[in-house]
Amino acid sequence: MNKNQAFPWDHPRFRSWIGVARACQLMQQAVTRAIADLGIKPPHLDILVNLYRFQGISQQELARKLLVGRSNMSMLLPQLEKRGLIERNPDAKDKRVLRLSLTAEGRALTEQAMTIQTGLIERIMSQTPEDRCLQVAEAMEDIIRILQTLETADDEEEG
Amino acid sequence: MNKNQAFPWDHPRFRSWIGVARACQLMQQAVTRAIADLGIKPPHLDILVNLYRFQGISQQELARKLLVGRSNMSMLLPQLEKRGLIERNPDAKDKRVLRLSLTAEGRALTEQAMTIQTGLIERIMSQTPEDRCLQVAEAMEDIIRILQTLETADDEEEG
DNA sequence: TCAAAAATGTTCAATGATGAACAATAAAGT
DNA sequence: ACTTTATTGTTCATCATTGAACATTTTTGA
Repeated sequence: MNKNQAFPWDHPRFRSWIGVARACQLMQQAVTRAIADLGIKPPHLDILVNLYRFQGISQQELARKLLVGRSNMSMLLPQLEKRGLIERNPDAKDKRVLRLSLTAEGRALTEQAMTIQTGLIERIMSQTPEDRCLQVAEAMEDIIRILQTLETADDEEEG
Repeated sequence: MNKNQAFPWDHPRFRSWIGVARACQLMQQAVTRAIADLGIKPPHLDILVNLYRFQGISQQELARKLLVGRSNMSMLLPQLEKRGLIERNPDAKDKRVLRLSLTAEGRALTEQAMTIQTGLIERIMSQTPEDRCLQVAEAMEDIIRILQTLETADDEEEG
């Protein structure tokens, strides 16, 4: 009678996913504590790292990379600008867009933060051999692909 | 000269973890959309599922399972109580604690929501063979263990 | 050329999450 | 017994995030 695995938490896939979610939640909290001394939180870190990597990106593009709404960027970026960590310059061709870049100070802070973050990631994955990490990465890519098709499927339903 | 893998995003472990984080974020959004019709959001779902599984749990215990603060429960639980989904009854022995339980309505709603959630999880992991899921689960357990020791290490530093 | 549609960034109200401070109760130490 | 310490839940101010409505600008297409 228990063949149907009546409860979700008896499903192996369910338990796997719960593990992923818990790990993420704990990691988020650990990162929050680890970078608190720098005066930033995970959302700021995500922004800074992306600006470090993709200089001159627009707010829209940044929001897409971070999987958040444009309005979120409109709230956070002015804070970082006032702190002198980033700059927002109007695009030459398109008067709607603002091009984002790190200041020297912002770049220095970002490098410190990335060092901390990378150290933390290496630490939590130190028990996981490299090939296992690759397998996890592949599994996540599959999941991400499916979730993205789900997303666009929802969009089409509306239209 | 590139032997040191100067940038975080060149580290395989870093990329693996970014994948995990992205998958979680997308899944969170997908679940939000999927259960919106039921009038609840992921935080409520997490509460309801835990009450479904652990009847008579206290607010403190629930907060610990969800990895959130007590104050968060103090904000959310009264909402669910007013909607008639849960009950909060004083403990007989300890006048401080409130014992939580689902109402019949809450139980019915939770079952609907769990069906949706389980379906979504099965869907996103459908491309991942079961043994691969197990490997992911093991990797996450290792990570969770390390993060929890980190947590307690922080506590001890304070004391 | 000109009107309609789309894209970009902003504002605003609502909501979830947090940590600190607090009151009530229980447990421990003396 | 009694003082101190810990635990449980609440309140409050703060902040990140969201989605809708909006103004400006660009692109489409008739």
